[in-house]
Amino acid sequence: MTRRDKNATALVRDLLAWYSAHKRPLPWRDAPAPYRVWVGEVMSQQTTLKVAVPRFEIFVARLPDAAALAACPEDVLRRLWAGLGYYARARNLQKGARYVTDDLAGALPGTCAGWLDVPGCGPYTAAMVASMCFGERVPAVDGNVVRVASRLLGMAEGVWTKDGQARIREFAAERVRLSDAPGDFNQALMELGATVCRKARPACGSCPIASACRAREDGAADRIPQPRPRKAGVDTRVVCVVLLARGRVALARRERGFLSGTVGFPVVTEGSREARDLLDILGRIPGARIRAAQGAFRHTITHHRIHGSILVALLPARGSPRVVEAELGRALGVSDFSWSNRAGVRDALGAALDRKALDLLEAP
DNA sequence: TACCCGTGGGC
DNA sequence: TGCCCAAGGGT
Repeated sequence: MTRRDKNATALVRDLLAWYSAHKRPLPWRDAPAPYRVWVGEVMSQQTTLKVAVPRFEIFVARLPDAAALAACPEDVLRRLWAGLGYYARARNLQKGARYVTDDLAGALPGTCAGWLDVPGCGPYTAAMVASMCFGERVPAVDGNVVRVASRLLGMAEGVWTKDGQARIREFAAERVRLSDAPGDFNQALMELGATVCRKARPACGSCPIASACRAREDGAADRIPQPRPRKAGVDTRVVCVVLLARGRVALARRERGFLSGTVGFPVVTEGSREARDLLDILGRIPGARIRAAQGAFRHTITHHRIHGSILVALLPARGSPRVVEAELGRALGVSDFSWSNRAGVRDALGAALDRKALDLLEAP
């Protein structure tokens, strides 16, 4: 055994010992079942465990297996996903469940490679399921692991380059191979990153593998990894369209752009062709009355700072809204109109932006 | 490959 | 209040 192997073995051992003593409870962590790990990991992507865990419990209670998820109505799934954002993940999760029921006869894959074929399941999630549930020695590299590994390796630069990412991946792969508990090892690296090897003010004094850390040796732990280059913020002005007819409010599924796939008010970018088409269509409806609601709201989606206003269109009681629906649907990129009564609107809204718009609308 | 996608919580 | 951030994957 080379000295490097020996050091790597010691690191794996020390990390696992630390994990055993310090791991936080997670509902899919102990006695991990593939479905629960899959759902739990996808729900946790790009969000915080604090937000994801309570929703996980509700989700798996309502949809305990892939068959239930595959058969789940769209609005139920939407409610189960509320507050988690990135709605494409929920749709992909269900797509994955349908892949399992339709193409795999309901049997969840038993290998990392098999999980990679599941829609919405990428290298990270596949490795988590395979290592936790099947003991497969595959590295799961998430943001925490990138931070921990880049510090251990003392990567003062290049962390975010292709080569840097490959180096980190290889680092994790070499070590998970040495472990008899690869699932625990993967989770241990992440747990260390989340609780000790934090982005800000890393607690190197509490780190079980500090002696192997190049960044700490260099006194550079708080400078590694370098912040990833950030996209510049963009200001966007949008108009939420509130169609009213016979005391009901029109909601529809947005088919493109922001919030694609979610149900809510049709939204158009201010000054866009869609906005002009909207006014044109509304203007041709006999008896329709249009007004701008007072005030505005703010909402941020990724790097977009959205300034929202509201256009209220009161449609005449006579006449079917069907024609308007079809025309507006094409012009605004929405479909499946539904008309909610006042009490039911909020519950039917699929995105935080819609709720802010409704807040403004209902404001005194 | 670079860019896209939401939200709630912390500070 | 406003900004930053967090257990990625699709395209």
